[in-house]
Amino acid sequence: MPLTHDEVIDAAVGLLRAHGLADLTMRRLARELQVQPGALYWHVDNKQTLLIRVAERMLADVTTATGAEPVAGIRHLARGIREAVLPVPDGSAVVALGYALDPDSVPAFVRLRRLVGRLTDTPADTAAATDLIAHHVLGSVSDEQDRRAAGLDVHGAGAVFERGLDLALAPIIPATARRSAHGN
Amino acid sequence: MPLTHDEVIDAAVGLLRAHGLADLTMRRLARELQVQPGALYWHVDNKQTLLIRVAERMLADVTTATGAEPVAGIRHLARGIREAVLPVPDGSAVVALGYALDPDSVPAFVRLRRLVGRLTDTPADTAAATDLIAHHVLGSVSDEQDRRAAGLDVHGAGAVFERGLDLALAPIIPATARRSAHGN
DNA sequence: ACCTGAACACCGTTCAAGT
DNA sequence: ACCTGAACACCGTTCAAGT
Repeated sequence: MPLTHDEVIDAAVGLLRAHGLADLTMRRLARELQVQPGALYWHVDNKQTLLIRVAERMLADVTTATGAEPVAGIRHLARGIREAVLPVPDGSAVVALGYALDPDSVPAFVRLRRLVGRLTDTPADTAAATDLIAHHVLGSVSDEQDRRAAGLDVHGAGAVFERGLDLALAPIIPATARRSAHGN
Repeated sequence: MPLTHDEVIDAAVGLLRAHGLADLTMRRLARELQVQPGALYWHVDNKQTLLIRVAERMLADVTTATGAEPVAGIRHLARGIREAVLPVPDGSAVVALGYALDPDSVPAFVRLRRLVGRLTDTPADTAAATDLIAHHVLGSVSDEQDRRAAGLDVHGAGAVFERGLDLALAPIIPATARRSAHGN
């Protein structure tokens, strides 16, 4: 039975989870799948596009709180993305690349943009607010992963993440929801 | 005359400016300096710490608007960092690594934190607001650089940056300055 | 003190040739 | 259609030995 595209991506995600980006090499991936390195290029254009598919796969299981009010939905999604990316070494770098090159390829970010759109007045505001939240999530996860990889202290990172999320949400939270914003 | 640490860093910045991270290799750097690759390890521990020094050097000339009111000072610094990093391919990735591993090693970020501190009430708020602004700057520059490298459209990136900066500043701008916040 | 020479264990990508 | 074998042009890092 021949190798499939999905098996290649799954194995790549596994390698990233287990060892980080430095060990996610085309040669190592080929060894894992018991084929020659060149065989991968039948299923994948090159390493860059492989990484974009890996980013999609990493966030494929992030859920949306159905029927939720937008602010709570945004918080839920932001936390879901953080929790999906945090345990994968260098996951934030891979997802950030995917977000930059093709923001619409990752459903979780598409849903985030849609929710933000319900709180903003113009497309430009929607884009700016979505970007701010995405950069906060990916930036704080990146900081935490880089510090962890360097053996530095990461305690309190969760609280810092929540505070930053509050700040990023503040300008788009409707006045009526200002009081009970935290903790939902 | 023997090679100095500073010459190594300068050459590394030059290589990054000219060709990006993929071409900033220890071997290429050695060739540029007309020494053998091993010689670099007398002046630098390894490639990671070299990159942190490169990040410092990249932002060394970002100025602070002296005697300015905090909000205007923060805008000035954020724009200065963006303008210093944007023309250097993959500069945002290098600076983000430096910010994560040693936020105090880059004076521009130390000054940013100090200015933010004048608008926030607790150390936790200062840290969260500084991180949010830093992640916005580095995240939006990273998006723009990644898109440019992939040959995608980047027009309007400057306006998106300014809108995001407004949003990131909104929750810490004093009520007295709310009206005339934009454009200073 | 500072560097060379040479090695070690790797990379991503291409492509003729095989099945 | 899918993969092998082999090559090409590279990597980061170490370290004895030289000056």
